[in-house]
Amino acid sequence: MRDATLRDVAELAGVSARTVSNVVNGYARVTERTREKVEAAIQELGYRPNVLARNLANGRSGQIAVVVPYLDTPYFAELLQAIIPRARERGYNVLIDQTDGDPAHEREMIRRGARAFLFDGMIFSPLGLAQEDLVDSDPTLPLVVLGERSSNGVFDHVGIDDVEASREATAHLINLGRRRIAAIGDQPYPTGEAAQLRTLGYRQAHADAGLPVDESLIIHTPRFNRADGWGAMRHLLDRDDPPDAAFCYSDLVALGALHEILDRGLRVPEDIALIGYDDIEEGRYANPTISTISPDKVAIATTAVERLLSRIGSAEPLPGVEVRAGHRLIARQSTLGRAATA
Amino acid sequence: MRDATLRDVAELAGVSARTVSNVVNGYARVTERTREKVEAAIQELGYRPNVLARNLANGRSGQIAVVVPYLDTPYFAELLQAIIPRARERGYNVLIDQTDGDPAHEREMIRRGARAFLFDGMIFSPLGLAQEDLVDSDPTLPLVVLGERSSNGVFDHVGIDDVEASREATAHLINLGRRRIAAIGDQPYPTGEAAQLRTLGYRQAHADAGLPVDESLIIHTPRFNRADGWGAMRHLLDRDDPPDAAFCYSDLVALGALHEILDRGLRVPEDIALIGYDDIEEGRYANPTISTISPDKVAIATTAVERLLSRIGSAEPLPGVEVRAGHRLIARQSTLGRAATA
DNA sequence: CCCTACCGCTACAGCGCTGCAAAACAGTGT
DNA sequence: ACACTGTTTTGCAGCGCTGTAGCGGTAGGG
Repeated sequence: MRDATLRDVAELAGVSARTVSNVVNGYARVTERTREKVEAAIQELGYRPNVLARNLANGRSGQIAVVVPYLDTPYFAELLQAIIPRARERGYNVLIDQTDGDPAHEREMIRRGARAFLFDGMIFSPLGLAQEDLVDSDPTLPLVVLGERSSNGVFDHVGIDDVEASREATAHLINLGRRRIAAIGDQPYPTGEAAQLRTLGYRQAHADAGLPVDESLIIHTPRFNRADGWGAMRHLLDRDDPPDAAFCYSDLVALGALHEILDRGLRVPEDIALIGYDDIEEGRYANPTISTISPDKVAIATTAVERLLSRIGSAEPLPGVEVRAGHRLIARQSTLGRAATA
Repeated sequence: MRDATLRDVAELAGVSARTVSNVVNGYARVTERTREKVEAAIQELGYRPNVLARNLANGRSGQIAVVVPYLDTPYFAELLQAIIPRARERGYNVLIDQTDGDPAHEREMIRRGARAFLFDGMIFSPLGLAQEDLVDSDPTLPLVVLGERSSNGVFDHVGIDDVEASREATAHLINLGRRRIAAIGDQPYPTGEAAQLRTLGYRQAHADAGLPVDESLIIHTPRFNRADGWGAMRHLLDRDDPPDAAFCYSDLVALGALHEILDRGLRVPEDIALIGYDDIEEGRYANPTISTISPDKVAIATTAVERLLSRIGSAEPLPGVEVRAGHRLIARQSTLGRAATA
């Protein structure tokens, strides 16, 4: 049987369709009596508003897109898990899209190509596109970009202070007496902005301590995943002068590196100390547990949703804002040793 | 400026709106000449079809919902990653929803409550609802349920043969000479169907080998995550007669258990062998690497999408089908030892 | 040379809802 | 009884698209 429409309900309740709409939306003033009649009719017919029609009528889709490179990267999965309920609270559905870091796909998304009108705004974590590519975005698309970037004044950025966080992570290793500290994850090309900020922090920490940086210890990796960390550490351990610590640009990199270190019968942190970045749950269960930089994911998610919704709600385009969420260093076994946590 | 509409394009091209629609959709026969005129007009105006209006007009949303308990559980993240591209190929967007295993939320989703009309069908991985609760689902909702369940003939199920896979996992441990094998993850209540099938396989393997089952080694856990595995293993190791192996109902459980075992200075697999379930990437990087049952996730994703779309496409309700995807046992260090993989 | 067939295109209605403006109603004061 | 105010309810138009029926025109068959 056909689904009941507003008009069906109106007829049964003996009122106009508009009044039913008012009841459904809690709009305007409706007499208690009328409301009851309408609600009874809704019950009886099992009426459910047609979201599609509503969306068309008021020109909004009630959906926001969250675009990330990979869904199975724990950091993004955890972030999404925080974003979804916040969007839902505010009456929005979340449309998730994974780009695999493909620049073409990312570009298509920020231009809203075929999916125009399907979402009212977008939270975007770029991977294949550099800062400068983002200017191609559909200017009418409310956009919040995740990750620290130099502000271009057009859309919002939400991220933690990557340079400072990286400086702290590296300083932590230096304070433990390490002197040959590898940096795993640098990406010296346009799309590697996040990585470059971390390298900058790494250098700052060395400068602060008056230590030189051994450039050969800065390892480039295409991504921030386990395989990259594993490969980088293989490379480092094959050298005559292996490092005594590593600052890894993600926890996954650290976990990959850890795997290789233990495989060779070396000990963490005795032989090599490790610190990661992201504070994913996996790092809390690794053996040893992984020290890390913990970004305030809930704050990032909340802020991103808030900023996006205020952009969507605003008639005039708002100026781009740079938001810094908090972070903290969590020292675990991979730097402090097992004894310290027993 | 207002977005260009079909009518605007029609006017500029000097044809009817319907013709523009035909060009856009590749429908019907259109003269080369007309097509070119229309395409030029589309270019000039930067016209993009309004998906909302299209959806309303033809009564389909072009979206499917994928409902999982947790987005940050690697198994689901990996599965989603496989589902999304397959749906996209077929022209569908994926709307992801996480329920936290909340029965009320799950019930609301299968009844399509407020989000009716927003998706044309649903792939559902239930956690808080038992098989019998699924009959409450909106009968007009094309539904594919993930995980093996007894067929009720109404909707499709896609999953692997849990009993057989569990039997194989347990038999693997038995063949290695283990005799006190714990089973971690049983859930002896209505919503624990998947867990119960695994327990059944565990028992079968024992029966096949003519071995008795020590009921006290079957450990119940509320979920299948790291904390559960960790807690269960704590409990087991505090006993006077700890096990010499454990069949864990998920890789996360195995990783949690592993953490506790290593924390106590015991060795895996020498003291306790471990096998998990799901084959998540994390297990391939753990130390030691985790033996596991590897479900064919790509097959599950592909089949689920295929079945769902054929349900959506069909005028008549199709009978529910039970689909078994493949699985295989992958033996790694946590059962074979490190030497075997060197 | 007429009749049918088919092609390319068009006009109109309608998907189910909401914005808007005006109508109906109720209550108050004169 | 009547104008006046404020509240509740209504009707209509329209969001941008597609389904359906049908238009005129050219082509082929008898």
